[in-house]
Amino acid sequence: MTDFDGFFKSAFTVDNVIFGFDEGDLKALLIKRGEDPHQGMWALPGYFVDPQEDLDSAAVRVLEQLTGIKDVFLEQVHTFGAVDRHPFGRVITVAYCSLIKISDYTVQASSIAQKAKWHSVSRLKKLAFDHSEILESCLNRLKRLVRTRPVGFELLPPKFTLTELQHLYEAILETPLDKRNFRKKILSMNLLIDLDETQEGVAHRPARLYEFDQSKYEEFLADGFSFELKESKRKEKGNGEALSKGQLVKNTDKL
Amino acid sequence: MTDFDGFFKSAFTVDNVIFGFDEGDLKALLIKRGEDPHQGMWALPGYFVDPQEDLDSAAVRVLEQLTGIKDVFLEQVHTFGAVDRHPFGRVITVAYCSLIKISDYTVQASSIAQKAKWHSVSRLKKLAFDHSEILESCLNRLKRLVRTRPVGFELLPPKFTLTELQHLYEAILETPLDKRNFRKKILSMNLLIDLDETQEGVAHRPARLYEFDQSKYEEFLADGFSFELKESKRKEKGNGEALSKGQLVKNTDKL
DNA sequence: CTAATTAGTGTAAAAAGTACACTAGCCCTG
DNA sequence: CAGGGCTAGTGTACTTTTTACACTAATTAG
Repeated sequence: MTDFDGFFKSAFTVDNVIFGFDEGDLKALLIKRGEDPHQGMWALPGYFVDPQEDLDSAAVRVLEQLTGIKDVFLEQVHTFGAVDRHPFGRVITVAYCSLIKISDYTVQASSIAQKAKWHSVSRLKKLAFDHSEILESCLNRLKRLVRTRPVGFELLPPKFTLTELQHLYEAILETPLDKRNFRKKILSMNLLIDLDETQEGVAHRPARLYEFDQSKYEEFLADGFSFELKESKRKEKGNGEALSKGQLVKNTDKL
Repeated sequence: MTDFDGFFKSAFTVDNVIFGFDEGDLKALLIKRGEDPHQGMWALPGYFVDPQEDLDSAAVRVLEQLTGIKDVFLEQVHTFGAVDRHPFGRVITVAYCSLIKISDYTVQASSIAQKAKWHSVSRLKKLAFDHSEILESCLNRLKRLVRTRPVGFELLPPKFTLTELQHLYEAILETPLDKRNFRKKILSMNLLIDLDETQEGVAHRPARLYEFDQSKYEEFLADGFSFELKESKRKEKGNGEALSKGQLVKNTDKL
């Protein structure tokens, strides 16, 4: 080792942005910090990486310790390292992101998390540290992803209606989509299994229920398929169905 | 600060993957390390981040110190943090990537770089640390990028022919493209300025020279436009033009 | 002048994207 | 039990984009 070897007292953390979808809203799982700095503020579930721990494993461990959520697939998104982002010293943080079905998990705060709760992404206050920025960067990534892959299924309960799926896409993309074109595209991908069941207890015509075909999805990815969501190019016209715009577009897009 | 505060003696580095294009080949800029660990091995130009330095600035500084290359736009790609990736201790590294015109820069090794040299990406040996893995992840990203944005212009000299541009795309994507469709697409994007000049000193019909229209490119990005490259779906047929496949595809793909 | 070499060009058929409006089925109420 | 309210569900014609494909043009070298 040379004289100045670049090592100094510093730390790495991981921060997780966990997206879910519920009540027509895109949500993110946040904890209320029970520890300084920023005690009492809402923050992403994140914590220090141990000296003998890989980043990816740390993300998984920290998420479970703080929120009780385990067995999720976390994907690295970006690393944030502004000099003053942590008041106690030099800390760089690696942001991870995941999409989960809210109904599949019970959130249980522990460790430094006083509470753990789902928050609507569309109305978030300022978070601890630079976590607002981190969340936003994950959200942008999700928007990109959702146009490229049939990503939404991870966020819905096992059985869902096409309208729910459409609402999910609309919530993520913040744009209305055309019902008929959306259905046409989604169904043409053959990723859905029609369960031949219908909703119960709704005060209107009940919708058919579908489930996501995991094995077809894997084929889809293996084939290098992707699809794209496009917004309509047409100008607003203010009548009839004109509010429902946008298409789901599947491309054969081999690498 | 709590008792265990997560801080320990550790380090962050940045590693830069600088792509260029020359002699029909995609190249990456590497340094020969003049310092342990891995002295004498080829490596990405990377070094320690100073305690009072942002990650992005560190990437820029380190690149200049090691190779003399400055004023490049570096984009963060991924962070690598395997526990044993550095023999001297816990070091996580943030990988940055850039595309430059080789002819615009003079490479000048200094600091711990014994040499700095462009290497063909297609025939690389094992690099120091986990740098092979890092380079590969940047290459994958480049492949994705090149389908989504007219990215290649950064890699070519100011004046270039359409055939050179096509070769660049073919080199990055490792797939042949159809000449007529490629030209049609590229020209329809209106990102090229026809210089009304032709090549000189070539032993065949000289090609027209084009330059990249920077202002149109900025419009393009602002409009959220993107384009996509697709490979042909057809089966090999072994006759005539059948070798030239693939298309350049422009989409209006507003977010 | 001829051969060699790369540049440059168009079209027709197929696939995908887009806009758009009405009927069907269930519950609730009076 | 009829009618209103609500969401589900469906098809078509038009436009745009993608795709496959083969020959002529311009230059240099010999």
